[in-house]
Amino acid sequence: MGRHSCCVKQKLRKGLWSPEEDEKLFNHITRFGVGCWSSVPKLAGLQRCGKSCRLRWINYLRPDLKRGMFSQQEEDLIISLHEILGNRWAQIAAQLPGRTDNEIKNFWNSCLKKKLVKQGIDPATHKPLSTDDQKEEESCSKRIITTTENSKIQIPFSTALASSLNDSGYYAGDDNSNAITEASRDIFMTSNNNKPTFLDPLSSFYADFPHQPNNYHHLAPVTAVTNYCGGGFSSMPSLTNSDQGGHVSVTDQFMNSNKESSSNNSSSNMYTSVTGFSSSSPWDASAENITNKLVEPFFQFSAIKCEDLYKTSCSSWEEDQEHTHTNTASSSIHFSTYPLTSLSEDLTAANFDVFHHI
DNA sequence: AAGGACAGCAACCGCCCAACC
DNA sequence: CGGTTGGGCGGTTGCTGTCCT
Repeated sequence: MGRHSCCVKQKLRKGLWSPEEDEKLFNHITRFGVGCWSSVPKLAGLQRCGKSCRLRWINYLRPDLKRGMFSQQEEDLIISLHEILGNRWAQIAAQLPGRTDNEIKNFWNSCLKKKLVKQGIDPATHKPLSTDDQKEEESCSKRIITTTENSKIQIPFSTALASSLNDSGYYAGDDNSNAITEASRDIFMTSNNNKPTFLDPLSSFYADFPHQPNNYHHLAPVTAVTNYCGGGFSSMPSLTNSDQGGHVSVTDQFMNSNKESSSNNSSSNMYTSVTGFSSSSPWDASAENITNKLVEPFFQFSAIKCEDLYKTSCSSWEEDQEHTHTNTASSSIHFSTYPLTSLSEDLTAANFDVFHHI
């Protein structure tokens, strides 16, 4: 037998929360903030255990929760993240602002799993269920990868990444479109002495890019960059297609974001801060964090549409050659994403902290 | 209209781990 | 250094609403 439930031990209320209970908890947290959950029930006048209160707050009462259906973008992101992270719902939820791990878990179990099965994809491995399905899946994957309409394409990150990796998680040239594998996931997960220090692999990493077509290089996460990026991704241009068009610099991107939210004073304030940060190279700004980890300080954003939740940046080796001040002979390709909501009208203090703390 | 099947979702359970004593 | 406690997380349960027969 496991440990007794705290609710059973203390004969506390269980089950659905009443509106009165919600109100008590909400008022208490908004007034005093989140502190010691075990003391919340007593202080808020609730016959609940602390755990129950915490859960209710996190999954339902929190004001920053996003309600309603999952967008296609979110759906793609969840699938991509699940492919790499597995059932690590909390980590997946961390990439979807306003969504809870419970919500995503339920969505996965009730909808996405079935959807993938319908598409002939094993939801556990994200690999085709049969050889017939595999052919279809591969053609679908290639179709997505080669779509480059004005850089507004919606490519699941893992799909794009998968196109560049072989089963060992190494770059394998354009002729390989295997799904991302356990091996490549392990590379992310165990990059630091087999410790789960993998913070935010999808936000930013770089891959040593082969000078020669058959020259395989290891893919390594750049965890430090996550301090800067702090978000997930949902779209990404083809890694092999240099004709993405519409490139804008980081600064331009911030400028554009600000223009779109110029009616919001707080956003303008944020913009001022962000501009100060971004006016020089963002990598310079966080150089002390990444000096030894990131090879090149420059990258370009190919993202255009500001209403998208996330944007992904990708610079090709050629672009780096042209623009960077790299002092290393190594050529590398950078993939990076950032939460665009941080730069638009959805900007919040919490999001801003991501930038501010660099 | 009734009730059985099913889906979606809120909430609980139990384990793990870090912090604290 | 071992025990205790609180918080976090993934798995699971069970309630409720909807659909179907």
